[in-house]
Amino acid sequence: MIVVTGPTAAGKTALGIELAKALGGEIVSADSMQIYRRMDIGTAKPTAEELAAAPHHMIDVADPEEDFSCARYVEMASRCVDDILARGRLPIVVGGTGLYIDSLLRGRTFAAPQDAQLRARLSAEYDALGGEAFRQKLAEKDPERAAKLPPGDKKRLVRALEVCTLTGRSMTELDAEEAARPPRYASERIILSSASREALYARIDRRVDLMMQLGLEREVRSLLLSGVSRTCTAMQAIGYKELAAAIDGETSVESAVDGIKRSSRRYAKRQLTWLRRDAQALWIEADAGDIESARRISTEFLAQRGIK
RNA sequence: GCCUCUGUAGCUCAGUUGGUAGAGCAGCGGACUGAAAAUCCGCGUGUCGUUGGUUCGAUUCCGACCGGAGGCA
Repeated sequence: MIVVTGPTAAGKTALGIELAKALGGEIVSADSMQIYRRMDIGTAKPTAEELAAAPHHMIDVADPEEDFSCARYVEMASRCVDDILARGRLPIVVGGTGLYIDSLLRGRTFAAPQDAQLRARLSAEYDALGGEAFRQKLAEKDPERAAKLPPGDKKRLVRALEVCTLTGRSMTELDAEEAARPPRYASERIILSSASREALYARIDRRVDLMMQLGLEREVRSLLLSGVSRTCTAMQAIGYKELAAAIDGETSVESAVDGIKRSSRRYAKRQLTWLRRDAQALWIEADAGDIESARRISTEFLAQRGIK
């Protein structure tokens, strides 16, 4: 299968659709926020026309209040991929959530389901003990993992201890087993980036302004009005958390917009850090928005690899 | 034209009683295993406006010049 990824605002959606049309493919979204219904503008979800241009999967598959997870993504998305392959079509994974893509390709199995109660207990324990003491506690059960994590990384420390408690085995052990298994899907990966950081950032700024014009504030307000809590995962999305704060009167809308741009830039930077370690992928540094040449470079690259 | 204030990091500013400088924001690099648009770790990136002088040594003191703000005409 094909993967189209890259930092936010690089043009992945458009390139994915071009490739789907050219190669008879179907798009499997790999975006941790486009899975939520009613979050359209801020997640830059494909428009109605774009959705009509090629079959799309893994978009609008959860409600904003729902707890989603990487594990659920892998489960659902691999079913989509298998189905597409069974019909003799080409799956094209398009999205910017690196963990989802890696996990899907690898067919990662996850050790133990989340346990909300246990997690709440461990989280409280972390707060009470402090990071260093909590890490010591993890070190008794999984010294390697504890050594790798800084005391401040509460989320991962809690999860590591959660896995030990639930499975009786250490994350280090489980990871080793995972790494020994071959990947589930072979793929050609295309990373769509930008000619320069500056150009990418300018594109991000423009896109945020456009989202505001399209009514992002209204979208966030209507989510809040319908009872979606500001604390749920979906509301941590860039654009939503900042505007929710403005709607609640904590900041002005203007400073929320500045915050959205800043968060998006940092997000793009983190995505690039994640993507840089994929040495086999085709990097396309197109001028922001030059989808036509990105399409040409991609199809040539894929043709060389026997995908037409 | 004259007078006063001002010029230090991308921005806003601190500071050095003379020993080449540091905060916030912005930025950069990295990690990433069931929240990942999340979470975490690390890094000052500098012709201290220019140019002379004094000095062992000037970003700091003095002069001139250039830019900015205000005042008086």
